[in-house]
Amino acid sequence: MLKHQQVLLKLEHTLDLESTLLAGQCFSWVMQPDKSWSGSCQGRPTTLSLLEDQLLDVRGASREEISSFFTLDLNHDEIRSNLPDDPHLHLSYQSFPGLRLIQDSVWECMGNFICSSLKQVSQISKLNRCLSKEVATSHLIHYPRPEEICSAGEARLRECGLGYRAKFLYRVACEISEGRWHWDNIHQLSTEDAIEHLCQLPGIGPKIANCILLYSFRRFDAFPIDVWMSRILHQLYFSKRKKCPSFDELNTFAKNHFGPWRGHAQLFLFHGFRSGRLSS
DNA sequence: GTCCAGGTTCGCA
DNA sequence: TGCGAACCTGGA
Repeated sequence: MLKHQQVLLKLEHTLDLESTLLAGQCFSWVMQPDKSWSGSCQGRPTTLSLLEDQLLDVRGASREEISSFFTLDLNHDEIRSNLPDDPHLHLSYQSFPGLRLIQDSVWECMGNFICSSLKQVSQISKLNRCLSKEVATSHLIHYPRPEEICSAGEARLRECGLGYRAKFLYRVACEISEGRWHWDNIHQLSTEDAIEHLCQLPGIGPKIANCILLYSFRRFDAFPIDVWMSRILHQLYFSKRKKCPSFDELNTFAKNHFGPWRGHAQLFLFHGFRSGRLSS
């Protein structure tokens, strides 16, 4: 039995584990009866407990992995000063001072969001757990690597309840494991070109591409627009319009209104709205 | 039993 | 180019 390394991390700011881990950025985390959280931190099985307000007990991931996962290097005050003076954003930042943007491992993030279409957060988490348990071949439970998903086959993925998404996840896993597509060059591409590169893969459209870039490539100018984000922007910024503006119009609005940190704004609007703190 | 959900793809006008 | 239907499944 492998003994997990333990790290005690003194945090500079409060960290709201529940909001952060359940905000729809990552899907492997489960709260245990003792209020600790277990899940995958950049591909490594990890358990987290907040001992005090700003003291985090980490078992599994290293200090660097946790810091990167919770983007602890980002200075919220500086980010906020680069965002517009917006009452909705302000309210959400006030309500959730410990909400952090996550940086997950690229493959797990891709897999999760390929599974996300027409699924609720709880259902995506369920698929994540089933794949980790049933498809990964190692005795240690982990999110299956592309080659493991490719050798498992589409039918096996359907048994986990992926439905029509099984075909997409299977095909993307094979493209990657057989070397026909890779993400190494994404770091060199502009966000717009990176979206185009990701959309070459089956089952990945603009929404999922933006999620992957925001939640695993530190592209803070990525701005995923799903049905919730459309509703939120419509209600908060276009409330006089009867009909929701088009995707293109919302995208342009986000770019002009929120600027280069719009991905960060998106997280707070999304979580603020869904938790009932924001409304028009 | 029916409806709907955090999207993408495909076919048709 | 734009729009609507189809795709799986589980839960309300």
